Amino acid sequence: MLMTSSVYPNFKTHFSELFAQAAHAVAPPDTAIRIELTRTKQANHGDYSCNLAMQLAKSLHKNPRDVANLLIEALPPSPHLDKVEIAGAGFINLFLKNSAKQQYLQYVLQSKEAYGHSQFGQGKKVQVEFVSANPTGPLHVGHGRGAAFGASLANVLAAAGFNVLREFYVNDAGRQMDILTLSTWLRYLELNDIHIPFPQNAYQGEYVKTMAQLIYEAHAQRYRHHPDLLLDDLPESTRETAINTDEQLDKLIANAKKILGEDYAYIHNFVLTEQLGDCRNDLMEFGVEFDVWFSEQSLFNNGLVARAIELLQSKHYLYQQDGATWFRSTDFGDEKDRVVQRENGQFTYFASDIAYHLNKFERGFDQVINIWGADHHGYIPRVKGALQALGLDPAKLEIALVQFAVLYRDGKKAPMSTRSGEFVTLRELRNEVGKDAARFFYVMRKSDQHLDFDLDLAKSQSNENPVYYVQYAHARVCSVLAQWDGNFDELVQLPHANAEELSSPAELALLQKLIDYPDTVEMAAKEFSPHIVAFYLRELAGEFHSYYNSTRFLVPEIPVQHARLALIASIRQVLNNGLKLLGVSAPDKM
RNA sequence: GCGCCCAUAGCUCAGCUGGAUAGAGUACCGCCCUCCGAAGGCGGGGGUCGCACGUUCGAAUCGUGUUGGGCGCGCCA
Repeated sequence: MLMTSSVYPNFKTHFSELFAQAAHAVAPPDTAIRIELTRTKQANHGDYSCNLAMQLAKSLHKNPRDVANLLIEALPPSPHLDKVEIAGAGFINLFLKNSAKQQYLQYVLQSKEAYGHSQFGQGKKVQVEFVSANPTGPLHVGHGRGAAFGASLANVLAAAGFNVLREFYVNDAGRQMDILTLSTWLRYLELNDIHIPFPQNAYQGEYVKTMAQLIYEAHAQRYRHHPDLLLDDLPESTRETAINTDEQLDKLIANAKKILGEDYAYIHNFVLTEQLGDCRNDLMEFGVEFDVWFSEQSLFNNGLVARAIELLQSKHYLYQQDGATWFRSTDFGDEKDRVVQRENGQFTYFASDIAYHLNKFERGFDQVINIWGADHHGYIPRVKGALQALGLDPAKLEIALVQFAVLYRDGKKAPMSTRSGEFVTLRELRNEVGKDAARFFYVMRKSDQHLDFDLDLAKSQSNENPVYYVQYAHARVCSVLAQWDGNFDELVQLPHANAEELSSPAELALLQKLIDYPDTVEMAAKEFSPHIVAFYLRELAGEFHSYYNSTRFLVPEIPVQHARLALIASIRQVLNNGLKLLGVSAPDKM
């Protein structure tokens, strides 16, 4: 048995090579040749089509159909080809032998989970950084889309032969964490009967009170302090009216740090651990896991921020103005220069981001992929600019933008506003529609397209729901195979002998669909578009359902029966593999 | 005002490295369970691919302009 389970012929690649040879024979050596093979839409156009003749017609000063004839004459023979035809303006249409399609069943059944994997990525090291939400509250449905997209993309890249590292960047250093710490402490003080008006621009959510309660239960009054100390240096009015300016909130934070001393770090650490744990747990239940949780604070602790800034300094890309330190990002096409160190000495988020990206590049990835919300697109030029300034190649950084998701319930927009604390969390969404529907709906759309998320549709256990449609196809195959009393291992060996029984148009189309799967995964990886896999699965499920309704599988003639069972078992395998890439389960029963 | 993204069937969207008659789901209408799961299938109507020019053998796809919508233009993250 010489065959390796994950090796199977790729017809597209195979024919491309043949056409390349033919082109060299027909065209002058210096002709620019781009071999393009497409799957045809109509059966009478064959299985694959090539437009090379039309491309070459002009430079060869011949009409396309004549060029096509020359190309066909020069085309080396292929054992997989039944016939070649010229059609239309000069398309060369290729017809596969039925046996070429039929033999694919054994590749699918023997490769199992590995079917669809390819060497496209050549083992290149790729980092995918996604979600990276501030650990200052629950993930909401916007993060959910980034999570679903990032996880699916990472899976698709891995299947296409990339060496993928999944990373979450933890913003544990910034002002937002201080605000959360302060918010929690204020709620804690309330539990100790110390009341000052809760700042409007602090975190309002119930989860803050929950954390305060936990601290109170564990440490009682240990962190209780007199309100006068807290409001020191703040206007008299703040005793009666809630703070709503950034300056006053910062003052409050500074006071809290002064009063609490080392205890501040405890509360800070407590809320961080709580939120991060909650986030990790939430994502795990969503089927999203990370290899690395990268701490922003560590960039400061390890001196990386200082080093990055010094590096820019030494290359003269920094200057002082108005007491702040600026990076000359306009040198690299940005709209304006950007502050890296504020007047008050604090580094900006951008500063640690420069250090983070420097670190990413020093880790030696062939490609670094950031998945951001589309509202951050204005941030791209400065980050790429910083990389260039550091002497790094910005082309290695790919930024995939994910547009917002808008929830619809009863045909109306569900209200969402982060600040007021009125937002739908990812957890609520999962509880309402389930993990599978949420994952599938999130990646059903192109990522750079706004997503209208129909909650009622996602919840409905009916034929309208595309998730169930695909899963149902899988369950149906399982059901048939469960009623068959044969040995599955035999089935895996048999189709080679019996596959010629599969010769109806529906069966040949299904076989071709299975053959298309590895190309589909490769395309999804190349285009950073997992939605391609979702569409493919719906089409495959559709063709299967149609086949199911037209053909009986458990027929008395054993060769026919086995051939058909091998076909639907292969379909099941591909459905399973594809759903897995999207983080959706493939149930045996529903 | 400047920059980025988007506009395709009533609705939600594929298709976009230029290719053959522009597709799917949904909604609407009509059929199919003595038969492996009807959460399924079959059939039908439904289009100026926002608009206008341009590039070419060929444009939903590329370019320019224009209209309409989203987002971004902080010493926030």
